[in-house]
Amino acid sequence: MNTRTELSPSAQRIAQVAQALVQEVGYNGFSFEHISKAVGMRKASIHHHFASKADLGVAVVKIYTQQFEDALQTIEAASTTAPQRLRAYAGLFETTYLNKQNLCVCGMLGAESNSLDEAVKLEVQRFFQLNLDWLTEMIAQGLASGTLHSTWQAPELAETLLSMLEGAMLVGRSLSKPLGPGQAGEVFISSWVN
Amino acid sequence: MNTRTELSPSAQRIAQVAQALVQEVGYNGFSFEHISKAVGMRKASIHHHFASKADLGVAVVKIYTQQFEDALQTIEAASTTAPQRLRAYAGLFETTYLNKQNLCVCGMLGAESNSLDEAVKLEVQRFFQLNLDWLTEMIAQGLASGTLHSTWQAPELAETLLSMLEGAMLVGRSLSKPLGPGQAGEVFISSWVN
DNA sequence: GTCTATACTTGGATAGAC
DNA sequence: GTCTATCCAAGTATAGAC
Repeated sequence: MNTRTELSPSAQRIAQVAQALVQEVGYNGFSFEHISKAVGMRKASIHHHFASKADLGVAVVKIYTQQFEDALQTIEAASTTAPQRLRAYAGLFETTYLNKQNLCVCGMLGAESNSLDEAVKLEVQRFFQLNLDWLTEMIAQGLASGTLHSTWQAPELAETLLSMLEGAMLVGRSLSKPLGPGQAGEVFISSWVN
Repeated sequence: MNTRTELSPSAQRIAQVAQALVQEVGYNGFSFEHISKAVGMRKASIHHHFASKADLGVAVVKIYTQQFEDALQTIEAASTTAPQRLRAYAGLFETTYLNKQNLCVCGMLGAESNSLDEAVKLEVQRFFQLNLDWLTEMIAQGLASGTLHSTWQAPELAETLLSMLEGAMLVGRSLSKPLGPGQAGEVFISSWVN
């Protein structure tokens, strides 16, 4: 059941624009008016597709999470060792970041967490849990098979890596020559390879 | 020249409340009305002390940065080795985080960077540069004196560490049992001690 | 320095025609 | 599905009395 295919073409465009706005200025930083201008539709029409801003927010995160799940599957299919997979994972964030220094949708919403409607907040939590579960499994496999070495356990390494990737995007916005999540991730990951 | 002592008592209270609100809900998440209720003063009175929201934002970041500079000096005075100092540095973030899972003021504003007035944005940049410069110096000393070991250079390690601390606070808001910046920092720092 | 009152704008949302 | 028109609340900001 893919969220994207359930939405009409117009709804998809609206959600796409909303996602970009979340990544650029945050949930509290955009309005229906911004979306209206970007998609060339009146505010009332936006409301026809998404009754409330919270509904739109939920849709954005659901689509984003779905895309991430797809990407994780692609990574698993394309590579076999933990180091390869973790670097490809960091690459997902790097790709996002290279596009106008965009933040991760859920990095931004996670920061704004306390001012979000409960339904949106829950979707953000789901995104993070999903990522942590996947990372933990990949890292655990690497530690077990000997492609990774650390005195720490997989869950701690997973959360630390995810935190660093999210943080690198955020910090990078205020630096003239930021490392970016790809490089920052490499600094961390390389310490447990070999 | 301390920013705090230049402000009247009322202005200080306003800035204090504004800082807490930035850390809780972000710059775009609070209004003069919220501050008004918290300090028991009318909106017009807030404007008397800070003509615009941007002025208030700038003041908040300046005070916060000043407090951070003081804390860094305290750390240098209280400890001598790089590992000790880095752990104390991570402790600053942990302390903030333990108070209602508050974010770093500049972590939040860094995320919202694209919707901030230029003056506020510049202060946020200054905060990060100041932190990176200090971290880089401490790490460089540790690498030179042999209390730290890494194949990476001090600037990369500094930015990666800062990113991780900021990210851990952000990600932690969406988890039921987050590591927090203190633990996450330890996972990273410990890999270059000994 | 603080207040009341008020402008002016924007934001989220709805009604009803086409 | 999209539009115009409109409502109401909230947000930033200012004028002027006390």
